[in-house]
Amino acid sequence: MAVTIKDVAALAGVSPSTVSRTCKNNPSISEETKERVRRAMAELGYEPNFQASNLAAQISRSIGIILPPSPKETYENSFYLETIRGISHYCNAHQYISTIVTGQNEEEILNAVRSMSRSGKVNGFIVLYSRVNDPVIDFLFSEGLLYILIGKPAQYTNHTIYIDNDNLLAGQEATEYLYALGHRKIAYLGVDNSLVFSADRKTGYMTALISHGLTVQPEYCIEVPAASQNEFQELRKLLLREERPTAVLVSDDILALSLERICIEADISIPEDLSILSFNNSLFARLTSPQLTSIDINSGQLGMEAATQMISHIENPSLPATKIIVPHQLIERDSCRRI
Amino acid sequence: MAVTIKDVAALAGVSPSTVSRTCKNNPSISEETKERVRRAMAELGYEPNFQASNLAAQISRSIGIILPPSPKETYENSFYLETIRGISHYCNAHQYISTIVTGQNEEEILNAVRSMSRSGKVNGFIVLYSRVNDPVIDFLFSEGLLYILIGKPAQYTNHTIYIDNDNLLAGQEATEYLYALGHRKIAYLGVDNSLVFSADRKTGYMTALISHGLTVQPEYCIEVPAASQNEFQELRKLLLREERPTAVLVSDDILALSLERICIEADISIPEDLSILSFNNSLFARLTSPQLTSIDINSGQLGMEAATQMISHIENPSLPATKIIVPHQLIERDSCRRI
DNA sequence: CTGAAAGCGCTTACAG
DNA sequence: CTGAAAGCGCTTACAG
Repeated sequence: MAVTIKDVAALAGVSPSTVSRTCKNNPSISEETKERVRRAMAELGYEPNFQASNLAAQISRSIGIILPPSPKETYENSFYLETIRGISHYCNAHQYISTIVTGQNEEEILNAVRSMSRSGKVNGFIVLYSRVNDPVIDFLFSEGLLYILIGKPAQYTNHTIYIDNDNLLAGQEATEYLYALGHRKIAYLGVDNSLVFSADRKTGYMTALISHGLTVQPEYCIEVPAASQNEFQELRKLLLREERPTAVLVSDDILALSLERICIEADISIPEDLSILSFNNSLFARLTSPQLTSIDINSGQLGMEAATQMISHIENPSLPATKIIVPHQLIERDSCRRI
Repeated sequence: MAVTIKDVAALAGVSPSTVSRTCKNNPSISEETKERVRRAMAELGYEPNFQASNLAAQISRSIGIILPPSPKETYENSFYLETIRGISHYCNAHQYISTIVTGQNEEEILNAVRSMSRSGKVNGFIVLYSRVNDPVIDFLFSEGLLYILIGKPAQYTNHTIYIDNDNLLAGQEATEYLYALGHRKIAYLGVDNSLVFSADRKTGYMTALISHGLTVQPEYCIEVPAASQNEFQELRKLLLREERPTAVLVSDDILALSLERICIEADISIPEDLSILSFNNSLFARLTSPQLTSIDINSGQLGMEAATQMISHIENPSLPATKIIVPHQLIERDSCRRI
């Protein structure tokens, strides 16, 4: 077996209690004793047993990460892995564990969540998406479980800890950027509006238009649910209209790729005939030709902040529900032109 | 507090031992008793405490997932998240936990691995990549830790449990496919050859050429390390040569996107002037124009099989080192033409 | 400043 | 077929 607290205690000539207290740097232990214990720990390569420590302290030091229940496509978005890396990195450094909860549908997710909380596998959940009417959130909330949202809550807002970008502002700034380049006919292309981030970016877009006295035309706001990524009829129609837009704000890089493809097919060149500005600044913004101007949302930091909040709330349950906004920045490339 | 084994025992009128045995469906307990205990468990919504159960059984029921230590780019490949989902899904269903080990460099990874195994946080590691001379593998092996490789081992092959596609065969079949379409000038474009999967696909490619009496030309085999994805000089030169290839086999879809971009810039049209066949069949194979013919490698299944193997090896350490090959399939789209 | 002891919620050899 | 008891490796009130 591995080395235990007793081995260390024996070598340092103290009791197990003293070793345990030294590990948590308890101020009631004298520096000399601590030093002696630390030497013994180093010599033996001791690390406290995770399960035993957790059981005694009545904590699990584990966090569940909930992915959206959905078809394969969604996960192609590198946002998820970047966020997960942010969470994992912070957890690794703080002696916590994080585990991914995934399933084909809400039923599976719900079962996993229920089982994980009942068995004490996990002390809280980080939810990697936010959409309206989400049964997973309803369940977490109604069971009184600790959860943190990445994205803006669609419900229980005031009681929810969440980490988000200011998507409203980002949408507004993006639109302003296009406006400043001389564009007046600006369209918005987004995924499913039940996803809060896309709805927010769109609201920012509309706010900016209105503030410049432009009218928001319904035909200029197109929604493409992830499921039907093959049907872009409405979008094609828009691009072939007499009054077609000179610029499109797109809710993410992957969708922008689809838009580019349609443009190529329709012989519309970018940025000469159409400017494109998108979100996420993933690798794909750099792989297209021309490279996309895109808004970086710092996914890794979103994850890291979420983990930070989670750990403080686990260790200090009386903390109030914090809201954290992670900054975004516009990365200029070659897909927008001045007109 | 949550409901414990004692609560269930009291309600069912048995001892805690009996409840515990019922949970594991121990055959020595009579069916009638089991039934009674099960009713009590259901009534109370009991699930065994994960930490306590693990501590008593001297197991952690947790698996570490090791991501390659590297710059951001790598993770844009949806292969990783798909594989992680496969692992997680299986773990969720089998009362195991999986946690991601990540770091900026090998040093960080090694520290995390060391800490996790010493503290008993984790019973084994699944390594999501395989490259030559990997210090992480060296460490795992020399410490005698349980690990499973996704990909073909570059060392300790005979002692390693691994899950892989038959990348050699896949590379060969892909080349055969192009050959059958009439192509004779076929190039190979791959990432860093120290990554085993890419080297294997290339070997398959060469094998196929040779079997048809074609010579393998060094200028036709181009290697683009991930770090320098902006420098495609060699590739550009190849595409502009008199004797330029009519088809390129590419080690993954993301790299194929770059190739497409270069072709657009060089006014080479696909598939008229150049056929492209790539690997992974990610979403991006469908987002390009034309859509890419690509070889699906079933990443989710790779993960699932890895988790399956891991759990059986944890629960039965005397099992021999299994090797599992997950099938691939070629998905025909529009990027290859007959000449 | 330090230690002995009880307890966290299970599992499992042992006894019957 | 079932139970009492010891033990997994820690933590932490309590006592000194």
